[in-house]
Amino acid sequence: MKAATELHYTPNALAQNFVRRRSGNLGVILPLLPKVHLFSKYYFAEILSGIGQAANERGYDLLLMFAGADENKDYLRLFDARKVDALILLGRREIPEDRASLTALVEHKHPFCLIGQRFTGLQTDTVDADHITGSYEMVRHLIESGRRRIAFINGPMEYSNSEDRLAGYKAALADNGIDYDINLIFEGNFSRKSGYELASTIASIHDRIDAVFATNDRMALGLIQGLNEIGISYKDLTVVGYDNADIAQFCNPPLTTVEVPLFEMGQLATNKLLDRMSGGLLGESFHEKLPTRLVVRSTNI
Amino acid sequence: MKAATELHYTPNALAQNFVRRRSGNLGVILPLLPKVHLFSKYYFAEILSGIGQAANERGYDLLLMFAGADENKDYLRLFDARKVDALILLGRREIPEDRASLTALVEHKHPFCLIGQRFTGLQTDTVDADHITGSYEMVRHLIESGRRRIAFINGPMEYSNSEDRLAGYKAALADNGIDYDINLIFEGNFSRKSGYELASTIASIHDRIDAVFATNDRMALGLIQGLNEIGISYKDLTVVGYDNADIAQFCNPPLTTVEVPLFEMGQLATNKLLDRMSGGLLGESFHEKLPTRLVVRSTNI
DNA sequence: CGAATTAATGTACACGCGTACATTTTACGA
DNA sequence: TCGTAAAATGTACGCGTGTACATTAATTCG
Repeated sequence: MKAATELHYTPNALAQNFVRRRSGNLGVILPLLPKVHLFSKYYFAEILSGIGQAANERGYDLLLMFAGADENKDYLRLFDARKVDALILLGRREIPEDRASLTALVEHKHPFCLIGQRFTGLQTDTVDADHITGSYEMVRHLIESGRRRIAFINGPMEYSNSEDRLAGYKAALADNGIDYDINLIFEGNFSRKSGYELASTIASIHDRIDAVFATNDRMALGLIQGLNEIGISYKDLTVVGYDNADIAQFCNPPLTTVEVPLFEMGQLATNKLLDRMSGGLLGESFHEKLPTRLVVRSTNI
Repeated sequence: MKAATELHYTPNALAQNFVRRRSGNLGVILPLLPKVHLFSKYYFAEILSGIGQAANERGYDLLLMFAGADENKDYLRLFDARKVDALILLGRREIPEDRASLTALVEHKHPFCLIGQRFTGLQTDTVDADHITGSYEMVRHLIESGRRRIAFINGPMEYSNSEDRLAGYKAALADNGIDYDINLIFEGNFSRKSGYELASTIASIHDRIDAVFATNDRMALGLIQGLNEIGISYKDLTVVGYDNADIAQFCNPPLTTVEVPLFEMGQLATNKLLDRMSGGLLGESFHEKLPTRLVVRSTNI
């Protein structure tokens, strides 16, 4: 050992990993970021930080990959080529390609974990926030502050998050004796623009609603801007969001929203995944749901 | 080849890299993200996307690392252990630790590239945006629209970007026959809070200035909010920012700012770095500066 | 003090690929 | 048809580590 330090010997990680038959890498799949408006970019930054911190603590390196067009479903290759020992996938959706590639991973029993998405029927590890409760509490908050007719701008149903938030919305209405009205349900694509474009529709039913619950902050902001241009101030119609993105606190008005523990989600996914790997892949797949937190900023009159 | 495909043979990347004596990994060093308020998080997301795209095209994988406390200066280890073939470093500053670790890299002739930071005296590859011109044009724009007494809120001087933006500011003043006044120069730390806290100071010289140029959008927004609480509306005092972060367009008022081609910076750094590596490490070190773009939103009266 | 047990040290080999070189087959012109 | 060059195929070895096993040294206990 003394000689080793004197000679500045550093083990060759390549050779180590080769003979150990493991890469020491935890793969992280991101959607192609440049065009991403679906999530706020800070969504990924936070989750990645959580993953990075946990992985580092356990001696794993992070191999970052963007789910491009080419290797779309070739997650299997990553394992076959021993490039990664496990995989964490972000931003997956309920579309045939994603489902197919994940099914293949399950069949080959490769360890991986989904963050923020659920595929029913697939035995996969998942980590998510409890969006049902998050949505429920937001709606309850609105109701408790006197609103009863609450429009709902959801994201694409390809995301299980959207299902969850709708479920929470419905449950809160039901628990407060308010009828669910399909005519108050709208769909955006999580972009600011989609919120903006719904402004005219919302304006047309303005007199029949007390509030609008947009399922992310960007859509909420777009809507507020669109309504503003039409002449409907935030003082006339409450709009709330979801995510507690950084823009939520700087905008005008500061947005009432739901905080999601993104950093912790990344951390938890990593730890659970690596735990189970060192434990010999035993045990059931896990489905963690972290609590959200209502952030009341200005659900004003 | 036919047999290979029939048997679903996939080369073992570990063995390949081992015998080739290269990892196939491009290391990317990020500052610890969770506590980062210095840059907007979208700064890193954009640059990372650019790096990822370019690296992928050339068959390199991205090894993501967060510059924690422990392995702070152990970038050398990454090369000795053959974990990376080259390194891209983000968010470095002019502090002894950073300078020391970079000096070591230079001495060992390891290929690496800095993005957004310059270390004078060190022969390193760098990619940055042309902040001198970016700052110059912003100030010229302010002057052309009638302002002459322009306060300047800079970031920490540990960042070469801060030097550059100050240089651009000074040059624009000089070219328009306006005296540089040290009393109009302030320093924040790129956080919204630091802008907010400067509000009272700015307010005290309110009658002696026509505009405030904050060198990032977050400080500008914090300042606007702080001024607002004091009773100084954005209609009374123009505030402009820098970066064109996404918050810049949603805030009230929409912020006049300077766009920085972050994605392209990541792309360029990667390509230049890998180019030179495949070319046998020949040639001088490169210092690329990409153009910025003035984004006029509401430099109102 | 010697045998038995335990610890320390030494040795050989395999991991799966690239590469250099040897061998065989094919192609081509005389 | 034969000889030579070119192409295809085959063979052996090394990359730097972990690991299993063999050997040697140190320790323990009767």
